Amino acid sequence: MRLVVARCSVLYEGRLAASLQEATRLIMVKADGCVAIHSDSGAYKPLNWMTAPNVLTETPLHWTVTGSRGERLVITMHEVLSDSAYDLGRDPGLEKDGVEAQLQALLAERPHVLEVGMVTIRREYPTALGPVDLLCRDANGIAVAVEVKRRGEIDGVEQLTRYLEFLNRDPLLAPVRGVFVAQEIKAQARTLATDRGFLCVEVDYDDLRSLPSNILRLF
Amino acid sequence: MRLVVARCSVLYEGRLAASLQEATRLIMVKADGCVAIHSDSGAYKPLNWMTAPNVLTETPLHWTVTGSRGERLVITMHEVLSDSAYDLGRDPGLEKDGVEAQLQALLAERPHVLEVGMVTIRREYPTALGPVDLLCRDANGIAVAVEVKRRGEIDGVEQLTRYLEFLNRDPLLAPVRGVFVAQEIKAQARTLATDRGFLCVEVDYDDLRSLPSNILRLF
DNA sequence: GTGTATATCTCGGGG
DNA sequence: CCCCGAGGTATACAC
Repeated sequence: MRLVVARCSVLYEGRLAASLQEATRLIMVKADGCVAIHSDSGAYKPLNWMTAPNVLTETPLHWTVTGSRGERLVITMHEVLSDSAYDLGRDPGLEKDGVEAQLQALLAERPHVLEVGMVTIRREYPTALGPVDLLCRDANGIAVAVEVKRRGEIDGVEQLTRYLEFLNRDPLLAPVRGVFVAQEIKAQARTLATDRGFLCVEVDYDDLRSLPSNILRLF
Repeated sequence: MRLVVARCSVLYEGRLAASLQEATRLIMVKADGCVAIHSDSGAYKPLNWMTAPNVLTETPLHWTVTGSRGERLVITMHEVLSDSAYDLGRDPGLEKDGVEAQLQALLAERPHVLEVGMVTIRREYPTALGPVDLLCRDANGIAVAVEVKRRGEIDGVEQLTRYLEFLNRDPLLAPVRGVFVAQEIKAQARTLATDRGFLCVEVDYDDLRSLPSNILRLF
């Protein structure tokens, strides 16, 4: 990790063309070759950046960063205020809790929380439009497509609608019901989902985790 | 802009719960109060961050950053390797050269590339749901709503669907056809668009620019 | 403020 | 390698 504070101006040509007038900024060069130019405001997005892999060519006046697909970033250095480097080593990485993938996994093993008698057929059931989160079968043997979201919003309902439209054309599956599951379902999404005949289920992540898994019950 | 390089571990509780094991990282504190924690790899996204407005409480062992809606970031400092601050001043900001807007402008002047006999009625035709990129009329005098994207994905097809649903309620326009244009249309988006009866057109930006404009032909 | 559309999105997973 | 979906998306803009 190299940190350079400098008065500089910048030109970027690649996926678009953009430029920065002269000002004092932080230039961050990471060990993997990524370069980011930060001002003193704005949450985490840099003004300009280049993703690895890169080639950095350095002269006292100009830094030229060349990317893999014709992208180019040229930094003109007017005055370098600071230039330091640190070896940070490899990072163990972020550990997340409570994201959609975990919610999906928990539900796949506990489909009965959606409805009594529900059984999981498979996760990530493929369709021409992409994979359905869960494909289940209800107590009556009817196929059920389940869309899992952390926060249930309208686009999730649209997604489920698209899947069902296609699944219902498959004579081996049809008719297929829809279930919309989320930790929190927004009022507008619930209205739309209910209007389209989907069952809406709100689940609590911690409650779910504490429930026994159907998979374990088999033994 | 304050830059701290430190061996640290981190806890985040807010929109989700996440943690970072002990490692050496860069902690960036911007003048507006934003805090970002960077490892030595990855494009520009920090491992953890807090967006302004924030309150930063600092003790030798712990930094606690408290956000506006119950978000909290706790950094435990095991060893500070460097701690420096710079006054960068205000940044004049990034000047961009647009892409999608230019694509739309080029198509507005060359609607015949979409279909023989197509004529532009207007750009950014307003509806209650937002502006339709282009409203045209085909060789048979039928109204055509055109959605322009750099990359054609399913979201764009949904967008066009919503516009058409609305436009087709206007007796002065109905029936309205849909055309989905992009430099590249993804297979799934094409499947959905075709299924809904939309014409899909892929255009090349440079080819388009080299074609004569209909506007100029009028003179 | 809320909602919508965009992004040089980034990032991770699966084929 | 590309494709696809999710994100604590962030960010700009309209309402």
